[in-house]
Parts: sequence; structure tokens; C-alpha cells
Amino acid sequence: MLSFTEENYLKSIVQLTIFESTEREVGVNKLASCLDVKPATVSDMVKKLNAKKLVNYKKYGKVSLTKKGRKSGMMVIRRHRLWETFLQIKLNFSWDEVHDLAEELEHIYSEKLINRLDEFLDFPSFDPHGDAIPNADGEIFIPFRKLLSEAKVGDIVKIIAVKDNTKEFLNYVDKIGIVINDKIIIESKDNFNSLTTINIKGKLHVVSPRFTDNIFIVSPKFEKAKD
Amino acid sequence: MLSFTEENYLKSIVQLTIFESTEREVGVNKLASCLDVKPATVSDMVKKLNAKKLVNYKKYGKVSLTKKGRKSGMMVIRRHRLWETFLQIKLNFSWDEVHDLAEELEHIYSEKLINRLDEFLDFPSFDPHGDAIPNADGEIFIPFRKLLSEAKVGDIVKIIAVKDNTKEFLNYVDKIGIVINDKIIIESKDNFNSLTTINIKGKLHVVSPRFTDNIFIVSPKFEKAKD
DNA sequence: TAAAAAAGTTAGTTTAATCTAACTATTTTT
DNA sequence: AAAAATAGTTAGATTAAACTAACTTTTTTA
Repeated sequence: MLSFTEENYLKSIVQLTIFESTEREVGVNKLASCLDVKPATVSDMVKKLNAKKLVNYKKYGKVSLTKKGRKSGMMVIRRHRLWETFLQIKLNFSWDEVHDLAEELEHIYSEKLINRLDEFLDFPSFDPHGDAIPNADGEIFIPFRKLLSEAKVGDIVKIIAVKDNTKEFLNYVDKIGIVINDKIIIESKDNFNSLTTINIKGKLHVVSPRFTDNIFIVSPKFEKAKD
Repeated sequence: MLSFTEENYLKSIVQLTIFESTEREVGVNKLASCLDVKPATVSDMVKKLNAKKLVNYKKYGKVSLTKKGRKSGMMVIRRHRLWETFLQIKLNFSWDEVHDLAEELEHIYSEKLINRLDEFLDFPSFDPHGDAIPNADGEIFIPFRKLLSEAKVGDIVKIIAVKDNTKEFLNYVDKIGIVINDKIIIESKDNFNSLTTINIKGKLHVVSPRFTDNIFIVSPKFEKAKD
């Protein structure tokens, strides 16, 4: 049985070493700032997680997940994303409201509960933010994706997920009227000011990197690569 | 903001002083055994709850709820019973499985969440065990009810709730095929052996006080009193 | 490559909630 | 009303997860 806190550590390590980086290990300081605690606290905790065979760690070394730790962390993320989906689809919460609630719901541990919830939601593959939901074995398919900022002028791309889940960001996304799976045309780029003009459903918007660095897309190349 | 633990104390005090007794105060020892902790622990905690104006308490005195404490405790019970209803109605859990999960879900604090859940379930008045669900203001209507053991031979009574929520009890109730709102006829009583013969849907069952002391009923008298 | 900066660790403290053991107050019984 | 039983309190210890401050190791840079 893992504590609430241990689960949060594993979740953060999964995020830092699987979802947000190709590096499969992370330093104590980075982990501390992700969890919003001091490095000293992390030092102690990773020792404990190492003793429980959830992470690999040696003094002054980096932290990486064992198979067991990876699975536990993935299950926390599975629960989080399924609850987010429930809150949005069944209880009509908006997508900027679901994160904080899911942060609490994710720690309720019961395989049966989460699998029933999965079934109740019709086995969704993606949550409302477009992020993939790990399956009951803790496995996940991470689709090939790029940032909107990597798209070229003239590209027609599809929004598949948002990277920034803060309320401000999601509110802006709502305001300009985008939903997951919408098409965007890259009309032009102003490299001097780092601005991009995009066309969404016929309307033009001028956006900065604050936007383009936080939208995941699939580009035509990838769509082609599939057939 | 109340801690998980403080909420459990308030919930137990509500149960002991509102649902399970007409006494509006409870002693430290009784509260301790209800919470499965030592009296010394309760002594400390009620001091803390008193300082927070959630209970009334003086050294060597009994514990009672303030208005604020009563409302907080009621809200925990509201959340518990709504989640139980959700698990049983929407996720198809059996009624002996829902309690432990609801015990965790009840501590997720968000008025919006719980009111949305209430709406999603169509504003139920009773949970699957037949217990009344407090409303959004923490108020509750406790119907007049008796124990099955108080019924007289010849009475035709209606089961409205179960008192004992342990798995063993609920399994037995399932086994003999009763559901909430079923009618029971009291066929005979054997006072020497403390046994009661009851008729449920045409079938006779001989039951001991272990059963009759844990089933809540409304008797014909009460039904009459209403018109 | 030596000094400076960054990263990480250790030791000792804090807080909430629990415990045990010993003590005190209140209630019940004879 | 005194003795016994029950109920309740206090003091001191424990555990998990955090902290600060001081220290050490590793990495970077000039």
C-alpha cells in the first residue's frame, strides 16, 4: 500500500521521465520543483522509494523508475485521467475545473472502482485535454505529436492535446473557440515578433509562443506516414 | 478547512448523537470505540475541535456538536451517502461493497462536485441502505421508524432501512431476497428462544435478534398516522 | 585546472495524529 | 459513605512528511 504522498512522487517521476522528456531519469532538484517541496525532502523520499523497489537511486545519482514504480505511477495517472473524463462528460464540469478535483480522486485506490468507471465511460482512450489514458495494465500509447510552434506556414494541422493545463490557458483556448480535433491552418509567421497567424474555422488569430508552445498537433506528414 | 481526521470525528459524533440516539451528547470512551482509537487520542482531538468551535466540550464533560460542527458532520454523511448511491446505481456495485469506497470518497471536499453528483443521481432522498441523505444545507428528514424486533405478531410492516452495514449482514439480507420497501408479515414469535418467523413474498424465515435488531421498518400505525 | 556555481545530503526541528502508562475524577455498588 | 469500577486526562514517545541550515559532492566556467 502506497501513501498519498508516495503516489504523488511516482506520478511526478512518470510525468518527468516518460511524458515530458526522452530522458528516463531525473534529478532531485527538478523533481523537488515539480512537487513543490524542498530538495532535502526529495532526498529522503527517494531513499524510501528505493528501499521499496519503486525507483532506482544511488547517493548523488539520478532517479529512475523500476517496473513496479512505473506501473504504480501510471495507475495514478490512469485514475486521474478517468476521473477528469467522468467530471467533464457526466457531471458537465468545464475542462479548466476538472484538474484539481481529479488530483484528489486519483488517490482512491480500488482496481474494481477504476475499472468500473472505465467501463461506465465506454473505455475512453483520451481524456478531455487530449492526453492518452493508460490501460488497466498501466500501458499507454503515446501518439506521435508535435507542438503547434513546429508547424510550417501553409500546414493544415489537427489539435490533439493541450500541454498547459492551467485555468488561464484553458480559458483562452475556450475563448477562441477551439476544441480537441479541430483543424488549424498556419496562415503566416512573423519571426521578428515570434507571432503566428492561424486560421480556425475561418477566423484569424494572431498568437504568441505562449500559445503555440502549448498546443500539441498532428501534422499532415504524420497523417500520411500512417497509410 | 478540516482534515480527513477531523471530518471523521465529526461524522462519528453526528452518528452517535443524532442518528443512533436521542442523547445529544456523547462521552469520550464511546466516541473512541466508535472511531477505533484510544480515549487519550479523543481527549486531545475534542480539545482541538472545541477550539475550532465545532464541538462543545469541557474537561471531564461530554461532547456535543455546535451548529457549525453539526453542519460539517452532516455534509460528510451527505457526501458518503451520495457516493454510495452513485456506486450502486451507476457503477453497479452491490450494496455490501459500497461502504468502504464511500468512506474514502466522502472526504473529497467540493460543494460544486457534490451538488453536481446529487443532480446526476436525480436528487435521491435515500441511499441504497435506506438511510436519508442530508440536503445541501446539511438538513435531514429522519422518518419515524422502528426496529423489526418491535413489531407484533400479525403486523404487516415495510422494510425501510438496514442498521448493520457489515458485509455479513448485507449478504444475509441479499440471500433471503429482501430489498428496501419490501413488505414483511410477522407470522409468529418464540419468546423462549428469541426467534421470529417472518413471511417475505410468501416464503417463511426463522430469524434471531441478530436480524430483527438490525432492520428498520415502518409499521401500519405510522402509515395510518400520516393520513 | 582551480574556483565558482549548482546539485544533493545530513542533522536536527516541526506538526498532526496516534500510542502507552500512569494518574485523576466521577459514578456505581455494597 | 467508603471502596471499587468506570471514565477521562496528562505526559512522553512514535511516525510520516515536511522544513531550515549547514555541509559535501559534482559540474561548469573562466
